[in-house]
Amino acid sequence: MKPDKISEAVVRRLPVYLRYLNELSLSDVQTVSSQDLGDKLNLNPAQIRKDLAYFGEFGRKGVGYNVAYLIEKILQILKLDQTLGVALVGAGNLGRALCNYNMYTKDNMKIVAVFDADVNKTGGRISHLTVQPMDDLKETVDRLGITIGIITVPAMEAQKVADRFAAAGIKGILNFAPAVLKVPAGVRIHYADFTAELLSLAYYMDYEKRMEEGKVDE
Amino acid sequence: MKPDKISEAVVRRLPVYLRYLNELSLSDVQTVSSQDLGDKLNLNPAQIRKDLAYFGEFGRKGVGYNVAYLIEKILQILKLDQTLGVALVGAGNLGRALCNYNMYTKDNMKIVAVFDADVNKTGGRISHLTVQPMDDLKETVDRLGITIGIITVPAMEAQKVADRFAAAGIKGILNFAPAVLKVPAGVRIHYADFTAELLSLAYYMDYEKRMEEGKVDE
DNA sequence: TAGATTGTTAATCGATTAACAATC
DNA sequence: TAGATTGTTAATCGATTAACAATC
Repeated sequence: MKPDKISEAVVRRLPVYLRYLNELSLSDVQTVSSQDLGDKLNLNPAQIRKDLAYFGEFGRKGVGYNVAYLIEKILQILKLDQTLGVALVGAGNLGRALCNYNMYTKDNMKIVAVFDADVNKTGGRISHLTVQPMDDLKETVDRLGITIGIITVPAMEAQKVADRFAAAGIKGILNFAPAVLKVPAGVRIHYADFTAELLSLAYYMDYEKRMEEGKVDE
Repeated sequence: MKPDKISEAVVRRLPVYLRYLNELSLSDVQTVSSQDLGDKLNLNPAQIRKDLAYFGEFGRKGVGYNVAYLIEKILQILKLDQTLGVALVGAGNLGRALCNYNMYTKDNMKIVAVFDADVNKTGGRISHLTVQPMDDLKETVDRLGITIGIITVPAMEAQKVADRFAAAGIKGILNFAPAVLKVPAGVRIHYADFTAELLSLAYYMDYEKRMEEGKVDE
């Protein structure tokens, strides 16, 4: 295998593989099998092999995958062999938390600029960054070569920020606001929709009881 | 339709419907069609009708769905017609942000207890809550009838917290830590894995360029 | 060599979408 | 009545899993 369009599900699993591989690497584990990975990540080993095989032949039959080599390859696939700069808009509690979070991880993505529409917040410091006014967005994005934006403003403001991002040439957006957004073609949007995750969890509470009721219905 | 097991994908969309319906309700919109919903939420109208039809016949042919009635029904389905108490473990930046976030929304879920293993944090206040030591977890969960837990500790500690939650009788977990966790049968775990969402976004940067390269390969 | 494990094809499973009769 | 829109079946599409030859 090699060409074909890669499905989103596959791409979304790659960072999960990467994360565990990095752990293994820190423990000086040299080699890992799809079985090991599957056990640890609650995934089917065949799925893991298939995911990786979309991008090349990274393993050795009878042996498994070399941890360091696989890390390198996944970083290449994700275009994370270079550090990517990220802009964040919304210097509220969540935005601040993400900026600080950011500083402790030495990941290949880094928040390098923070913006807020509120003049009471601009000029303030978050971690080692200064909160900039929205009017500086495009100039800063251009200057720093930023391609990814994070939205941590209230739902009401989120679409406006997405529009500003798109206008500034941002190509990928991670939206934390609880709202579905429209973006132009060529811009990709992912959702970190934890309120939806939380509310949907409620459905499964008292699952056994619900099943009993279900039986009564039939 | 009515029985059948409901797929996770369907359940995860219900809060998204709910959120937009609440917006419509605030704007005094009485009725909405699956077409309207689909346009707004970037979903196929047939999918929305099918999702809702799993749970009953909520619409009127030729008319659409009554907004207030549909809200009521979805709240019932999600068991959110009563307020659910949530426990949060990890009083760091992210945990604090979620607690504060919490206070402004009048959702049917509420963080009612915060815990941390760090004695320097216990006793401190977050919003109107006092950070409790982990040893109080089970007692508080029992006393307040908490069924859902949020994990906002570092990845290294996350499995331990999940174990504590399960032992305390928590039935649903939302994990923000970048790690895959094991939970016993009967406990449901959802992931708010924004680092994975962010890293996977990188794959799509320079998509056009990548496609060109793909063409050269063939 | 025997045992382990990949890469890959084929089979299965599940989810999305199209289409349309029913009906408001 | 004519137009709109649901609920639902059938068709399509896509993703996961099983199975196994190849081979380290």
